[in-house]
Amino acid sequence: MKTQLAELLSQALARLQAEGLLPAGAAPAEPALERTRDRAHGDYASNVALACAKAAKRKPRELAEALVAALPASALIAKVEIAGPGFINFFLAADAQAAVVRRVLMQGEGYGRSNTGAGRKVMVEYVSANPTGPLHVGHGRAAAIGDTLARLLAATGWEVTREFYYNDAGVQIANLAVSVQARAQGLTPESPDWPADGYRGDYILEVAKAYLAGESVHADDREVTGKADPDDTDAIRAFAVAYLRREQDLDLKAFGVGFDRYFLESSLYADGLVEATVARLAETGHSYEADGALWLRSTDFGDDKDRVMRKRDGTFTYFLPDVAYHRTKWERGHVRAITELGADHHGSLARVRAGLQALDIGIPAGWPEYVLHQMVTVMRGGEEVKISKRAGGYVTLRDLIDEVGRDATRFFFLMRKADSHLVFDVDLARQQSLDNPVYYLQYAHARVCSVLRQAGEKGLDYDEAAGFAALARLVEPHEETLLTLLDRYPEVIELAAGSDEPQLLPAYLRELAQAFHAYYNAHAFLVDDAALRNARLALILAVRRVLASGLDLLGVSAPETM
RNA sequence: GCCCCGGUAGCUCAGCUGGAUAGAGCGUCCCCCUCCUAAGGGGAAGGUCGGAGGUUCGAAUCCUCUCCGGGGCACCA
Repeated sequence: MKTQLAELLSQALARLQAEGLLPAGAAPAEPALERTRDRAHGDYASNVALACAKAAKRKPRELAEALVAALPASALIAKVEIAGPGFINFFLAADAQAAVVRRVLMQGEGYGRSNTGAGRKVMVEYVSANPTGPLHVGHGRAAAIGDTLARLLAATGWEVTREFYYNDAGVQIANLAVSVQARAQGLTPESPDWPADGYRGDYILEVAKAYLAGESVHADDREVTGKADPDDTDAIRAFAVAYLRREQDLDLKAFGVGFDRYFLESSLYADGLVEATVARLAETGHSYEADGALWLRSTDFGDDKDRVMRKRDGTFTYFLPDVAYHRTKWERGHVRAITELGADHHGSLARVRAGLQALDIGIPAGWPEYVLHQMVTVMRGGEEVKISKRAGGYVTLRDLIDEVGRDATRFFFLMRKADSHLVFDVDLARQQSLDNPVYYLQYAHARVCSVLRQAGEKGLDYDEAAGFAALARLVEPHEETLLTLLDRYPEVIELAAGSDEPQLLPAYLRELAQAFHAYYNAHAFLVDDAALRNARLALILAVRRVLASGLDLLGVSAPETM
């Protein structure tokens, strides 16, 4: 629709240029055309007359009039108006607008999908929590954002790989091991002998007990069985990592979030990729030795200071494996890579990108894309909740899912753009009422289902062919609003997927549900006039289809009854 | 000190990447079911878009400066 209108405008511009009214080169290749916010301004508007007025040395309104006169005739357009300082407003013909209903219902689950990605590979890395404790609410936000981004990308034709990267051997893991060991030896966090930076949560005790009891846990590609020996640090470490990885997996599963692969930092060492990356950086001349350490001259690529890659003690900083890991993403053919992290990691972006540039293997400067989410504050009864009984200092994802359910948890995490701090109101998320946006949306879906059931009970079964034939009857303002919204859905998906902004989808769905509820109140659907009835049923079925599609992308269920 | 992210209605936040009179939900006030789910809808009140300059025909949006809040500036992750 939009492209067709743009084509008409381009033709008009070309005609004016041919007539000498507009200097060559003054017209944009793609004339700006956007949806109007106000229905009084038609369906689409162009500011091209305003934009070209200066170059044409004519008044914007005068130029607009010439453009409208030069516009080829089209069955799509009911009328064209010039308004304000020189906007050209297009009003679509009613049947052209209503055709979206047929498109939605004919395409079914395919409506809203596109092939923008053309099968190219994109990697989405998210959560990537270290296996040192239960997932917290920040990880939940990451999981929801990453999962929906992945779904959006798949819906726009990308071949998506989802990965969870974790450190299974570093300082944090050593700390985990000594913490579990301390518990296995009967110490408590209050004890004077408790490790200085030990993890204090109750879950450490659970891990220790399971280890001593000889339980077996399965996580990722391995099965680990606990030993009774509280002195075997290596055995404790392996067991604790597996135990917590399994727990995180169960939390993610409860949240409906999955991954194609769990990538272990240790595998980078085992496969020689860390050493290979060091060698490559030496080869390109971007590293140097100083003070007994090996440095990356990341200042060559915009970082504000050089960074240590290999410490004086011979071990690597976290950042080198990070570069090696991202290198594998590139070498595995991902032309786009999205790394979803907490905003507290933003300091690492510049140096990882610098490291990738320093490899000099053709990675584009802005690769990978980063999506950083800000903090989550959990509120209950008007007060901030900070403590989880099991985890100690933070609220776990599991706490939230258990308390408010998966649908509300996911929806609330996706409502706000990642850049904004998120206040998670537990009381609101729990409410099964209109105040709760997720119920509001689900109710709209259930309401359409209910109308269809009613129709069946009254013997007024929906006749699709009759509905399609009567689409031109959909001329009420409420109906026009819905038609426009349905038409916008593919654009919303495209924009959300292309700019890494999943929050656009909940906002759109709310608008759609709102318009549907208003329509419901204003007009009866099950009217005696069969043609009109079927046209209206076709419309609300199309609304249901888009609601179901959008909710699915959010990972939220679309119930048939509430 | 430097870097990143926020600052929009009483509260929580949108604002389609520069357009027309700045929006929604909640909260407050008024109204709407003999009718497909009132788990809904309609309306009213509520704004110096943190502030000051600048660019532009046109700025919440872009630039500069500045104030407030959060985060980051490790041979931790």
